[in-house]
Amino acid sequence: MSQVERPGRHAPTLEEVAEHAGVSRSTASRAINGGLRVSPEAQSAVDRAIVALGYSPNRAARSLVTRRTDSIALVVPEPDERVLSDPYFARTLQGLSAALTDTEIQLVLIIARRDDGTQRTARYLRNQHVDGAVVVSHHRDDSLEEVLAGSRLPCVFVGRPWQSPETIQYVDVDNVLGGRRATEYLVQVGCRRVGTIAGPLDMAAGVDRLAGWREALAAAGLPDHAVARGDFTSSGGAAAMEQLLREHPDVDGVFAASDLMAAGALEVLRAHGRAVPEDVRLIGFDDLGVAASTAPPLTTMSNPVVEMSRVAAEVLLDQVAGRATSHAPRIFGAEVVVRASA
Amino acid sequence: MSQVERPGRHAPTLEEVAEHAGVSRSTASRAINGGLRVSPEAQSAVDRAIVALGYSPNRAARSLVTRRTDSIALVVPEPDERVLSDPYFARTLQGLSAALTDTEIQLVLIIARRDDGTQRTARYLRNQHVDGAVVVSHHRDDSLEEVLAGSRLPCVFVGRPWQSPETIQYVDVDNVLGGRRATEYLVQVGCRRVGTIAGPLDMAAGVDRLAGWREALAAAGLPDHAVARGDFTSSGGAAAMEQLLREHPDVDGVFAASDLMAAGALEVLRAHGRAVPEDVRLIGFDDLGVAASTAPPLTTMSNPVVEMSRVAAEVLLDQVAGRATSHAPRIFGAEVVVRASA
DNA sequence: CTGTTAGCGCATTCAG
DNA sequence: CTGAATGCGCTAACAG
Repeated sequence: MSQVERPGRHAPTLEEVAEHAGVSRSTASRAINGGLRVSPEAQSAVDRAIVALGYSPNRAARSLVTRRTDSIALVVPEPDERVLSDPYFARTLQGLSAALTDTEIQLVLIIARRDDGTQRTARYLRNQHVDGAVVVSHHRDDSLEEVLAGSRLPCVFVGRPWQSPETIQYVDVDNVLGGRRATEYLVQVGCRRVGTIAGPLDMAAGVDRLAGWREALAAAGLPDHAVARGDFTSSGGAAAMEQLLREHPDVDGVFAASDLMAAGALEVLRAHGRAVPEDVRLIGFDDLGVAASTAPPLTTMSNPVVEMSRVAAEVLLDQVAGRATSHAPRIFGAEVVVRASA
Repeated sequence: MSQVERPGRHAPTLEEVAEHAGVSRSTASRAINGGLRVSPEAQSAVDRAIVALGYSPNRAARSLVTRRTDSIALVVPEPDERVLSDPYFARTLQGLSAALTDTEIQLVLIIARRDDGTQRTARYLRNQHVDGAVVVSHHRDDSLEEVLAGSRLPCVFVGRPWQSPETIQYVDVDNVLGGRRATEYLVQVGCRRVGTIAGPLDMAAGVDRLAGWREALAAAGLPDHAVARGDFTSSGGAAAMEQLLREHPDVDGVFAASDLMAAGALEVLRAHGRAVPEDVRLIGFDDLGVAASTAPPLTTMSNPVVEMSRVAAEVLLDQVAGRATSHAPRIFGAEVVVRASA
């Protein structure tokens, strides 16, 4: 009855469970790990002992012998608040968490400072501390690819790896196509002088969405000179919009590579007396909540981050388990979500 | 020179480091853990071996003997996107991460589903899997307090624990005072029919901010009937504002217990043709980014979440290390941040 | 199906 | 200051 642990007592051990169940350590161990080759009686005795004692296996001891840690890392290169407060990050967490919820696998968060932290992160990842890693918000120079390629650690990138997309498995949204579709939409609704607020060009999503914008304009025979670079933040988007208005005052449509940047741009447009969508049409990217809550709501591109990172986790778990997995990247589509801004 | 590990090789062990350095395991171990009672020669030989081999200690093995895991948990009760996408959460992460950056301590994220997850979380926390826990977004019925009280696990709450504020250590912003100051500000700038959009009343922050609002109105001799309850989300704030306008159409000031709710309320006010701040003055709570980017920007209460959670981590590390720590809660002040909305 | 045996890699007595 | 011995709690052969 009393499965209340007396305070101060140590956590119950397998030994104690076995004793309580009247079996040997090994039988108890087997009963706990799948119950293969264990008699029903032994199994239930062990099960009862576990409940009675409030037992849960010591992960350290288990790791030591299995050489697995039952934990995976989410690696986020970038120190500052930017990434963490981006809705993208929250959704990634949500997806990973969803994939892990039915497992015993823990999620370790590694926020890698750019300067000093690289070495520590590298060692940590190289030396068996986690069974695998999901990398998000990867930048060209964060050296995560080298680190992970050098190790034998299973890993999956959320977002295309910069240098080795053929050897490192990843999930991503089709950013080029997304950028193209967004821009095509602007053209289709009548824009002829279409600018873009690009994302950071040391991130794949930044360059790809920009490339998509260029593709669409080339196909439409329109000029692609009105480019300003942002950093995926709202204030970065605002600054970029200022620049765009200064250098290309006649712009009548803008594709912002993220909703956060679009939101910043929206404010600047309003401040300059440009009505959206009447004077300037604006389309964002991501549709992770902010797009719906601006005024006017932003037309944007859907980005299935939760689903994507859920898949990333599953692919990673497959790798960890040694299950054969198609090495092809998992690419998700992005659709135009029409709202008032364009 | 070549500290490049041959692929496929196992991670180097202490044994190998010792051999490479020409000392015994124990000496190598001492050299690694502080270098007490180790000759300079031995120390530097070990240091060199570590670099040469790319050694880093196996945490599982170390844990097994030290009975510490060098990891702490951030426990987030609540399944859905709400919490994760709240700027509050991002800042908490930032603060914890900052406090941990100079240590070898890892952060394990535990997103506790409300339904089934409680048991698992309880076992996990009870059985030595982490050295301590920080709890954020605690609700009255999530049973985290019982679980943690029952275990001997060091823990710190970010936000006052519901039942046992005397026995569970915590950090918090002074929510009652914050709510009062916010409301006093509204009164001071001329509001006479002041409503509030309260937070969830199963969270301490929800009830406390509401209490502060009542205090201020009582002191000013104003009625405190215009209450609508939200859930700290934007849409919840919008719904609450609708209710407020319906039940108290003459309201001329609103204290929203969070900026997200204030942002939702702002849209509803605009939709109803109420100018902010001309017709209705609006003040929020948190100032974590969203307040500055609404139109008009929100007057709000500062909330030093990053600092607070940094302190939470430090307090926790003190507990873990067995360092004596004043048991008193660490309470932070909240100041009015004046912007255009009030 | 079960119990016995042997480490996993490390920190830590305890002798020297 | 150093090294040899011990055991943390667990899983994985192996022999019954």
